[in-house]
Amino acid sequence: MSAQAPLEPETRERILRTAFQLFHEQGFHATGIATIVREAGINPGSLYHFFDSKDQLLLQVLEFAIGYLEPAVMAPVERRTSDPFERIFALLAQYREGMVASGCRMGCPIGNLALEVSDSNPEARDLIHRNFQNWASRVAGWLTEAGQRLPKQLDRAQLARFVLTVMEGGLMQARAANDLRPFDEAVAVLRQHLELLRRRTARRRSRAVRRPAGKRRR
Amino acid sequence: MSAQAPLEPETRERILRTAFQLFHEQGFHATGIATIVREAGINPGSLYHFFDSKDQLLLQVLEFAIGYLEPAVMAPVERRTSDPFERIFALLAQYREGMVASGCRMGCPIGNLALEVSDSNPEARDLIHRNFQNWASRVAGWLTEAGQRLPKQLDRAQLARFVLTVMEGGLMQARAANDLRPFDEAVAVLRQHLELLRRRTARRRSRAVRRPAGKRRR
DNA sequence: ACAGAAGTTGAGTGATCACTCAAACTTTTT
DNA sequence: AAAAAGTTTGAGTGATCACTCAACTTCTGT
Repeated sequence: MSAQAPLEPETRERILRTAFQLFHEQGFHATGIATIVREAGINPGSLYHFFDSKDQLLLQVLEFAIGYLEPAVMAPVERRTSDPFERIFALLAQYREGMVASGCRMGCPIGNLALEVSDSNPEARDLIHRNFQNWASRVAGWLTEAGQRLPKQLDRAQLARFVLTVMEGGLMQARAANDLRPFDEAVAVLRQHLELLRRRTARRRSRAVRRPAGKRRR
Repeated sequence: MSAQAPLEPETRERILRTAFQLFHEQGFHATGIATIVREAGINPGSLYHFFDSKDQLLLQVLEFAIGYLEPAVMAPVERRTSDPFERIFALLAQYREGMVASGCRMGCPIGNLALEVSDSNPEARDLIHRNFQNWASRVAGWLTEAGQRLPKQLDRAQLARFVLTVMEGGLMQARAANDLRPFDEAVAVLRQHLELLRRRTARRRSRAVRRPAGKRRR
């Protein structure tokens, strides 16, 4: 009786997943309700039983995406390695794999919607912003774990947002070029930047060790 | 007679400029032919006299954008300053001004189209790619002019593409946040990266001066 | 002055858009 | 077992989509 797992919490979630994927593949405006309905194997009325409008569906898809980040994106990355820096590049590599799998198409689902709908739909913009914030928070957490390998006064959250910046910009150029090189280059420059920050940290620390006394405070 | 300047090479170009602006403001799919025609003050038939289809119009708009880059974007920046590094940040500042003027909307016209249409329209993708290439070529030219202020073996073209990466990623996040801070932060990190490259260059050069003799080759 | 080309007009085309709803079916509650 | 609530059906709605075309006006060359 009570042991019955929710074997059919289907329809609503199937619509969300289908819409999420189609918005990712084709964009929001290019995806018609008819296509979503066909791909999800339901009828229009069912969709409108769960969602008031296409715009409402978009908002729910963006909320779905927030929940999707942890299990489908971050968890696999954190399982692969525990080193903070390696995690960052494993995360970028995972998006890269998505590009390879789709033949340099699609890119980041949130990034695409960010440019397509955030000007005309304030609620969607908010949710996109929250998606980005969650993403960057996770990366900032890793950078904080990196501790003394980075300059003490370095703003971890800012650098995390920069990682997102580089990823989104790199994905955009890779799609335009139909070639992953621009993305790989961007990641390489990011890696070099982190390396330069770390070297500077090491240099300063070794200097501090040589002169262990004073004049650090203020 | 021959002195008559083309006082009315209007319609075709007015359509292109109107479409360019509307695609920038609303995106390609969200902009109907009816809107373009109304804003340009013409009739549908006139548009289809010059352009075979909406997709063809998009391609011509993207070609128009290639010609637009030099006079409307690069020339003003180069007029403002002649220092290579300052030119880069003047260019970024110009896109920033566009965001301020539009209330954190719109972003980069080419970048928006890159994410919206490059998957489904190969010819458009090519033209978007060429737009990006031209943009990055100009920046790469500046970086080359920077000469010895950067490491000799540093790939100028790659760094120029990275500048584009940072700009596009920064604009995307600024639009999602409805706040220019993410963009400003990204530019600041880019500035810091260039600064680190320059410091490393200076350090190496001064070391080379101290030991002016050999072992540089190979 | 005149013909042909170039450009413009705007009502009209079928297709597709997001969306509706009364009726039927299924599950849950009592 | 009956009532209530939840879910699904799918043909159908008006609005808007990209696009057409025959008639008309304006340029251009001779």
